[in-house]
Amino acid sequence: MPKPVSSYSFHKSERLCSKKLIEALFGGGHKSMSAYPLRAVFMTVEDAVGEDEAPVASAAPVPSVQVLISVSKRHFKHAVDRNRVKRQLREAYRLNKHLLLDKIGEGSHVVVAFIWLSDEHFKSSVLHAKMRKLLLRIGEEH
RNA sequence: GCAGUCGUCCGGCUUGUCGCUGGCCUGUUCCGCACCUCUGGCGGGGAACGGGCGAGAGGAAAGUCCGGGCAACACAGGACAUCCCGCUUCCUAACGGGAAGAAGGUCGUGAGACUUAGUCAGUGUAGAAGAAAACAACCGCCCCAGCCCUUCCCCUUAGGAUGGAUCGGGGUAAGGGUGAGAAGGUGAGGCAAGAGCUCACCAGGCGCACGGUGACGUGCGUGCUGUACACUCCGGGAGUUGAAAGUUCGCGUAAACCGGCGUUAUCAGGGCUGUCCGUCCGAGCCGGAGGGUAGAACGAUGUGAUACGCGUGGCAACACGGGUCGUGAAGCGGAUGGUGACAUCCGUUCUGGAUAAAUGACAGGCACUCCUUACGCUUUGUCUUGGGAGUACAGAACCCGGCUUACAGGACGGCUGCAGUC
RNA sequence: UGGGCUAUGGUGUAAUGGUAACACUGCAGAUUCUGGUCCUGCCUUUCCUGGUUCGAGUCCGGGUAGCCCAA
Repeated sequence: MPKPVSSYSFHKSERLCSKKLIEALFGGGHKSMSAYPLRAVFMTVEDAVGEDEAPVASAAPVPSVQVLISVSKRHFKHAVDRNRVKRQLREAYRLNKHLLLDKIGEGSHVVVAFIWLSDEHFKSSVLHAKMRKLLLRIGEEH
């Protein structure tokens, strides 16, 4: 089911949109770690293939990692600045996600939320390094 | 040339690699359906993963300050309340918007900028200061009468004259240190003392005539005249909510439990905001505790770019309108009303736009602005080459018209001031 | 995104358009042998900026910051 590692695409299905999953992630049972200016909150979910997924299993395979990116209005007042940071983070994840995908086994997937902590902008090269560090650690601990 | 002012417009371009959103075309695999037929063929549909093509933020997308479209509130209406607007004319679907204009004030040498307002009929209020905030009273001034005193006339009394004190009656919008404001201001006459009481000039109001569509202006007449605010009055206008509106599909408890009101009625409750009336709906409604769901679609985004000349507006930059040719591209095209969002109808077709929220990330080049130790010179420059730094304000969330606020840099035209040359 | 509200000493709150008030805290002084209590005094550009007004914390524009509500 996992796609080839060489793909750098980032589809809608890889984004975390389900309200239930988001509430479960922040409600409890999560682990977190931070590499300033980032903080990652993540959780492993067992795939419920057995019961209700069976009739439509062929329709929508769930990717092994789903990601949420959050930049609070408290850190950047203007929408332009928030969009800038989100785009940087999205690119950082997109180009480095294979580091995590290689570590995920069959039958479960990982839900991650990246939360921005700083009040200032960073260079993209710095963010790429931090993202790589976080993804490797998540791969070890999930 | 420098500085300024008003108006209008623009607000980066490009290459490479990797991506995002949705559209069209297409390939592979899988799914289920219909038909012909029977290990298959074929048609349209769905899902996953690919390929190709072209598209994808603003002048303010922002603030949410006005106005409109759109949607819901079953549906007529009336009275009162409440709220908004307020120089004139025009533009406009509408507006607290715009254009032109009139009167006053402030700032600027100037071009210009900013700003004010219906009423003057009525009612109320005006801290502190001040005699008093317009009713009156007080100090002061003046007149009249009484009584007392002084001096003079007189032989004396009485009486008369002059001056003073006091009490009583009256006249006093001049004067009384204040104050934003003191009976419109200044001057003269007049008076017992004073006063638009009278006169001249000035400011304003009212009436008439003339000019102007009008705000107003000019002339004549008229003694009509304190300031500010609120209420009142006059004219015009406003139903409320706000796309998380609303419509549809799906999932799920539950025709469950407790309390109150009501059940064909002078009737609980509800309905276009507040109150009242009227009218309509009406068999359920309100509260409590506990529980279920919290997904999807529609609403919702299409109406071209460029070039050319034409018309209208403008001094112009430019804007708007409909038209034509060529090129690229192709789902919209036409009619009526509207600037437009939109509404109605016809034909043809299914269309760009997300929803934890796309329109990008990284690297290079160009352009522009600023800085500069360096380089070059028939030219010594606001020059050339090189190096460095910077490139604003800011991101659609139903749509449209305005306003306000933010903004690196640039373009065009009108006008003003200063300096210089002829 | 769409609605709505607030801003006053360090903190919590008052204030008809007319001298910005009260309580607590802090600091200084006085009292005491010393400390506390008590007493006296001090600490404010009423968020910023224009306007209306003789006069604005209050009324009216425009900004800034913070908060609340609506699946």
